[in-house]
Amino acid sequence: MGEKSIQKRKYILKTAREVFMDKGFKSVTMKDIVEACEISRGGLYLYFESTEQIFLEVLKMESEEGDDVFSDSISDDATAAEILLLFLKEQKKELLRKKNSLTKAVYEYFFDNHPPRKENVLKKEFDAAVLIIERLIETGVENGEFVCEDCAGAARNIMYVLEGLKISAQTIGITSDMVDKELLYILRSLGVGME
Amino acid sequence: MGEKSIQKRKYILKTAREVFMDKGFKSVTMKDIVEACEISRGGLYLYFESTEQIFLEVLKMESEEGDDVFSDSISDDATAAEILLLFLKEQKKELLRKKNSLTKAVYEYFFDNHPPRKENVLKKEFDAAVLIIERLIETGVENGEFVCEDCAGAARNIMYVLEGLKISAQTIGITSDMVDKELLYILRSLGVGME
Amino acid sequence: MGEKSIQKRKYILKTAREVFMDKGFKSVTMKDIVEACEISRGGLYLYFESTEQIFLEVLKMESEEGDDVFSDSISDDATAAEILLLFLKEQKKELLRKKNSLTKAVYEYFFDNHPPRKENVLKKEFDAAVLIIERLIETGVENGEFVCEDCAGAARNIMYVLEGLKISAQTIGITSDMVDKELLYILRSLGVGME
Amino acid sequence: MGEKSIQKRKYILKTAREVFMDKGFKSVTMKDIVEACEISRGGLYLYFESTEQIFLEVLKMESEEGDDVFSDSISDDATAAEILLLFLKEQKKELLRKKNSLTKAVYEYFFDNHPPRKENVLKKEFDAAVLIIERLIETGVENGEFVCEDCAGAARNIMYVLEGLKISAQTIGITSDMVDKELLYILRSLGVGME
DNA sequence: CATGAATGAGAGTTCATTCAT
DNA sequence: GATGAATGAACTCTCATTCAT
Repeated sequence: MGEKSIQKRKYILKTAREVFMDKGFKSVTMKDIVEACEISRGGLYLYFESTEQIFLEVLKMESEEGDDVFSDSISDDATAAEILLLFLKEQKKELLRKKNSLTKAVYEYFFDNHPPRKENVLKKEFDAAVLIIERLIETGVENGEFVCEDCAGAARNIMYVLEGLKISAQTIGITSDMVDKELLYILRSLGVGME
Repeated sequence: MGEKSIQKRKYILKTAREVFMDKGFKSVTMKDIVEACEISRGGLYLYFESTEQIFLEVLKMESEEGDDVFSDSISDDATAAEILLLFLKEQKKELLRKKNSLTKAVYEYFFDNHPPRKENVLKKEFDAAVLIIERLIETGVENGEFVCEDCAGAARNIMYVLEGLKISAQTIGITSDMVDKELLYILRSLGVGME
Repeated sequence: MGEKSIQKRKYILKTAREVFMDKGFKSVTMKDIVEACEISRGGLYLYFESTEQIFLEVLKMESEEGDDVFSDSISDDATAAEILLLFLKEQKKELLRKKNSLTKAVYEYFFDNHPPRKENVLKKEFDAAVLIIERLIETGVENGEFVCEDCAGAARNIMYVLEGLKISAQTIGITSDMVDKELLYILRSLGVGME
Repeated sequence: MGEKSIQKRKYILKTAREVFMDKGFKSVTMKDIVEACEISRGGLYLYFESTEQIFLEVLKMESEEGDDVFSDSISDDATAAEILLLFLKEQKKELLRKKNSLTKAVYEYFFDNHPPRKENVLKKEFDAAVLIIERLIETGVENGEFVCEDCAGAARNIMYVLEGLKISAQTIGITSDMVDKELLYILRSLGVGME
């Protein structure tokens, strides 16, 4: 497969991504993707053989282009609290974004496909995030920014709350204010005043 | 509709419930339900006209038969902490229950169907639960069982963590120990020692 | 499946039979049969799930309705030579019948599907025919109608020649005269004069 | 067409031959051949325009490279019986060869394509073989090796039996012993003792 | 009420064939 | 000459939905 094909692959993945964002995972058919891409029925099969394969590659692409919140645009002398705040704000933006998110599709996919723990991308990302937050809190505690007896516990708590907010956003609906309240609650728990 | 028909409706709903627990919402077809119920194709249409209608009625039935944790089997002189613990244990049992739960189906359904806030069953249940927990914590604070500055915030935090655990159970997988850790973290936040 | 369905099954099998006679086995699609039967696409699948299944049932029907040459229309006092002649004439009629024969389809099917010996319908029929002819020749020998040192060998020889004629009819083409010549040769080998 | 192209044509035909031996005629697609040859889709069309054309050229190549049993490796002073035996052995080898034979493909092709008699390759070969065997038998009779009243009939009988054995080998299955029995029967009919 | 046969729309998939490079 | 991406026709199969009985 030449240079040209690689471009087309990417084009298909990007277009399919839109479709998944719009319709989730289960409802998406090869036909949907064919039509969104404006290519021929058989054409799609030259590149991919199922919506599942396409979806997994979309996810891979997603994580490769990685929106690494923690490394992007953070000044070197930022405090732990500042970094955590930035992270939470990023998460808020993401979870309020109704249309521009793969969240629904990801959940739908993983509802029916439980890869063995070790290979579960979602789990890996979750664990990685917990670890990072834990380190961050520890740093904050050392600097006197945070108060916290169980940093690992606090980190996990934060992640589960975020998961809860994410799923709530997709099901019962959620507003900016509601998210703010939760995030403030979390920060206060860490002893951060809201002055 | 005679008595007989009402019985049959219930029978169909109960049987369909099993199907939804097994396959979620989106993948369930009228055919699946017809086969599970061992009735005729046309027969099902006499009672229901779509999987959506069936699913919504299953949910209604569910909440009517309401497993009201807070009222069932609680001695009148139970302490707030005891009641909260009971509730959390109940939630744990539910979210570890792989096969016997409508969780997946509910999420799948609400991903695509955002009824206006006021009518969203999920939201109502969520809010109701928050309220009850809030009261419970307040009572606990008055009794000196809990320490808590923002009871409403704590209640919401608990519910979001539970949501986070629920969705995690369905996607990345979760063990009994992992749930325990989170619940303990919550209780400690309320100043409950684990003696 | 009620009485009605059984009729329809038969109707489909009969119609499909025509299709197989016309196109052999491999080229026949479910669509061909659907169109020949003038039923709906899905309708056919209510009764059969593949052309293979249909074909095998056509064959079964065929052998059940058995054109039992040896039992039909044979007077009780017929001589062995008469019966053999009748049989050969029947075979001749069959193998000259260009359009009205499943021969091609049968060969095509068995080219790709070698069931274990024991279950091979073709083999069973072949062996049965050999046996019957063998008996017939033995009787003829006893009656002084035939001369033959190796009745079993002669019987097999006859069947293989018939097979050879059948396949030749379908490939290189064959005329009535050509068949006659072979049959006469066989009869002469058995010492039957052609007066 | 240059030298190079001629080589490539031959290469394609040889490779396609393998494919036909493996899958018969009808099931073989241009794609199959393209893949077996490891050339490009378009490339194949530069040389051939259909599987039919390819198949016919394979057959032509086959008969040109002619496995002339009667001329190969026969000492000049071989008796008629020896030559006939050699021929029959050759045929036996061929028809027991499951995988390395075009038999199935040839039959499949000629089932659907009855070229006018005069051009039918199969027929020509059949008739030629009959003639040669007839001559052989005549020679044998003159030499006192064979006893036979109708040499032409005997020759045709042999060829039809061989056809019968060939098709049986492809459909109901046949063993070395079974072939031997038939060949012996034929030879005995010619008055050849098996000493 | 209940049945289940029948229909037809629609999704999946494979290939023959073409054509720009 | 040679390539292989692209197209579109043709098939397979599954269901939601209807309707005569």
